[in-house]
Amino acid sequence: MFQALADPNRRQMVQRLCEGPASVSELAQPLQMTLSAVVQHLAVLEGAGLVRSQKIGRVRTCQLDTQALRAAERWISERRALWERRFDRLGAFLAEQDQNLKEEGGA
Amino acid sequence: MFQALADPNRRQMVQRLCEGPASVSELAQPLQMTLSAVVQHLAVLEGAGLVRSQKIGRVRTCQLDTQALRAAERWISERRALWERRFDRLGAFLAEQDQNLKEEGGA
DNA sequence: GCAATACTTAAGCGCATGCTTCACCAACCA
DNA sequence: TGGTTGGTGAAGCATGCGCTTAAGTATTGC
Repeated sequence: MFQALADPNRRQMVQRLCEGPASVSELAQPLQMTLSAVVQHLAVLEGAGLVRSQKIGRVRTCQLDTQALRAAERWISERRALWERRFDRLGAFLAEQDQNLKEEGGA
Repeated sequence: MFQALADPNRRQMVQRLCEGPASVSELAQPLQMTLSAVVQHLAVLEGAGLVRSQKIGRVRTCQLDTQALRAAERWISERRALWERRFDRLGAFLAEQDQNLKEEGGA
């Protein structure tokens, strides 16, 4: 999943697919590489569940599947929240300590 | 950034760091690999801006930096939103078409 | 039917990655 | 002071990844 998004060319393909479905050659057009290479990238994206595709006649049409994107987003946001919550608690703790010091100073 | 999160061992290190700062050997402990390897992974995470660390005495303490996580999260959610908006418009369009058909049928 | 189109598949190549070992240094502590 | 702990750096190796070429297959249009 993250592996699939790690490559800039694949991210560009995802970017393109955000704007709507595309055939393999449409995906290949802005990229400076063989159709073969594009197909291989596509296989990785499909493997990661990021893209679905179906072949009609001789043209394969691809589109984004947001399920996997959602999963990745969740993974990140969970971890970020976890850490930030900890950070907040630390802040609260420090503030409390600070308060205690002041009170001791006052007494 | 995604590259850095692509490796499961590095994700595990991030996971560990969510629960608070840790030394290099603490990070290494649950992983079945040399300290050397862990340091190398750490370098990647630091390179991606995911982790900051400082050395006090002979122990290096690492902690998460959520800035990069936030950036990754934003990248994903922007793309997801883009695609889902498109999807909604398509839904609206189809519904409208459907409505038009009904009206024509009624007229 | 024949050529062009739109992929598909397999083989191979070079470079990046992930890991190990080994040697080393800097703190800590008994 | 000398051994142990915690980390660093370089070298080397195996594997995986991204890409290309080349040959093949299935549709489509004339």
